[in-house]
Amino acid sequence: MPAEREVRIDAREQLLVAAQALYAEAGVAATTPRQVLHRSGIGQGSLYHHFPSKRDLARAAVERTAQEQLHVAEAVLVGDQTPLERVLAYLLRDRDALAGCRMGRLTSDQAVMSDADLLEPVEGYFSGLIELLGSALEESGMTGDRARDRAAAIVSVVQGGYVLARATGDPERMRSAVRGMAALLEGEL
Amino acid sequence: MPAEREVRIDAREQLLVAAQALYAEAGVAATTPRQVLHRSGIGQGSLYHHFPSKRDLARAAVERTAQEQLHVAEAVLVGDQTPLERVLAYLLRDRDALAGCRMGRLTSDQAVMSDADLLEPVEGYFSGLIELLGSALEESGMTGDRARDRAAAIVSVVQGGYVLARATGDPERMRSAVRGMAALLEGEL
DNA sequence: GTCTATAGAAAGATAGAC
DNA sequence: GTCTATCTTTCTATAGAC
Repeated sequence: MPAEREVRIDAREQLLVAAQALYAEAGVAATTPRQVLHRSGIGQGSLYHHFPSKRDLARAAVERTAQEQLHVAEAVLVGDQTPLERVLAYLLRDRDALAGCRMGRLTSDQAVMSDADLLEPVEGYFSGLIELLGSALEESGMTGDRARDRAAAIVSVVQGGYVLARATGDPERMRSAVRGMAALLEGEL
Repeated sequence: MPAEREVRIDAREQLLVAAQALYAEAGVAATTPRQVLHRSGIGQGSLYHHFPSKRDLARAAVERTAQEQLHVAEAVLVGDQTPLERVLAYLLRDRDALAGCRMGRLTSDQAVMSDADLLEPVEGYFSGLIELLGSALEESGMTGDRARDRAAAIVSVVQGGYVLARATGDPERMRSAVRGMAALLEGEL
């Protein structure tokens, strides 16, 4: 096993990490290859050596973020607590509301919405999330249809909470929304 | 009263209407002055005659869209039906889910989020919306705190519904989310 | 007030040395 | 594989005729 593999974090990796961070801050369309290069400290030509185009870099970065974020959700939603506890834990989780959702914001990103390959991981993330929540709700005795609608509502409240918080500049708006949803769910379950 | 005022829809108006439509489709940052000119059929120089910069055009267009959209919400939320009927009418309203929300999408728009003057009408729209919903819920006998949280949750479900629909390419996701929310509210009220 | 033409900066992408 | 230098296109904005 060659030593270089151990010592050096390759340029490709650094480019991906920089791109993921910039996409979270500004979105895909608004992030220029120059910004990715500057943040990663890598030179111009190297980006185009590893990724044929800006689009290819975006695909790799978005796919990775989607997987990472879904794993975070799984960690909260799969476990040995009661279904209601897990659902409420997801809903009331601490979030950087003013930063916005890494995945949700991509649905108003031109670069993502006009490219099926970029949209696919976004769809996978949200379908997976609803699936996880729906399963938890079914475990608690809810029928399939009801569970699906409640799951979609829960994911939506979180996504909309980001919108409200960013629109008003007030993270408390997000907390207010999820608190309202949590109260409604506790009344039902 | 000069006849020209009646006959001609001035260039300024045409530019604003074109900008509003393009912002709804692609957002502010992603819309170029060229696109606005092309859609409005107006020449280059005229834009900069009426609006000193792209930013000034954006301010005027976003402000107008915010007012229009808030009036639409008022029409549903203020009336002589019962508070629950009005709230449910707002929640279950027919929406072009795949198009996204004209106002909500601006919270992930670089041009808007980096400009306090552009963000202000967005904040006004969402604050106004929560206020309208909160008042309706208070009318139905809910306390102020509860009403505020429920109102934020309702607005959030709609905003998140747009995100879900666009992420999955399926308008039914939005309907599922608002149906879930409507069921929870009906259980409580 | 409206137009055509174009300036100046920044974007995405490529060339070619090392 | 990584770098610097540069090409081409598109962007925002301005100039100046009508």
